[in-house]
Amino acid sequence: MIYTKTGEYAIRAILFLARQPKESLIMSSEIAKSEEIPAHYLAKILQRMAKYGYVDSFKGRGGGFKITELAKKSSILEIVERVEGPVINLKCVTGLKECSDENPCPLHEEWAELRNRIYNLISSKSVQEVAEKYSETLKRNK
Amino acid sequence: MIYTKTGEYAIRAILFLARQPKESLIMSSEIAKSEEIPAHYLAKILQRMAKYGYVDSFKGRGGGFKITELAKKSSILEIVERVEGPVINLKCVTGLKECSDENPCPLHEEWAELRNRIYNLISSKSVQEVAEKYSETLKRNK
DNA sequence: TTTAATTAAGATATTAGACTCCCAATTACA
DNA sequence: TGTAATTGGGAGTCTAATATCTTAATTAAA
Repeated sequence: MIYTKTGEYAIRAILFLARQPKESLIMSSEIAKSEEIPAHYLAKILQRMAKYGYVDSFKGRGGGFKITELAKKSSILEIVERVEGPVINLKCVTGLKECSDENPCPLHEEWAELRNRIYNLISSKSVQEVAEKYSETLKRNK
Repeated sequence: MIYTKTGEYAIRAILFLARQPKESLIMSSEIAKSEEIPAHYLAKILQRMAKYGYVDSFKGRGGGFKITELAKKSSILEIVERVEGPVINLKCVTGLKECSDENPCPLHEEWAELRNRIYNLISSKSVQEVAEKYSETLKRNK
């Protein structure tokens, strides 16, 4: 995996929220149950996402979370990076100390290309696009 | 990065040894210094690699390590996996609970392809090949 | 034979990530 | 008005990876 559990949970939560009917409020515990994420841990992540404006939160009875327009338009990469910091490591697969563009290790260019493609894969589609396509797949296979 | 520091150190150490003149013994501390790896930690890794037959170790004054034929013929992936366990995570980039070949998330196939290419990149060349090409680059840029 | 240099091995320390627990603040509803 | 249900936030625990320290075993050389 490219990112840590924290990032993975964030993605799963935001994609889950993106699949819900518009304006409906979903409790943290409900997301945790559906996506099998440790409840208290997820609560923290949602808290952070609320601060960054990716979800709106509502306290008290009947409260919960819903996804914001900002999050819908954002890429998976953007959200993960806000939640857990830089994701893509610029170092080469060999990890060689001296490996650089000037002094490339034998895997340097191939790795640079793959790294770019990974980067594109998780940054070129919006959360909304990903969520919609996923909903279709789920529906088709039901 | 695909693997942990432990795996990275292992690779850097084995590629360092692969670049040395044949039969020369290199001390753990020398590798640590050249490659900027914590000395005691590297010692452990070399110990493990000795057990797996990737390096021969010689105790006492004048002792040190040298790479074995086995290691030269092995791929980077093989060595890392022995030192730190499985490297490639089969889960999808989205981390979605329900993502599978039957129920693919929108990034599933693209990710599977990239995963394969990463796998190939670090498993299709031997340590010796990688080391030789790297030596040439270093020489050319000196 | 002693000393110094090296790896082997085990114990301990540090750190970061993952996870849990508790209580405060807020809100809806009885 | 009070009680239950929710998020907010702080503190603490657990675990694995990383890193360090110490001593033992081995070997070469003085």
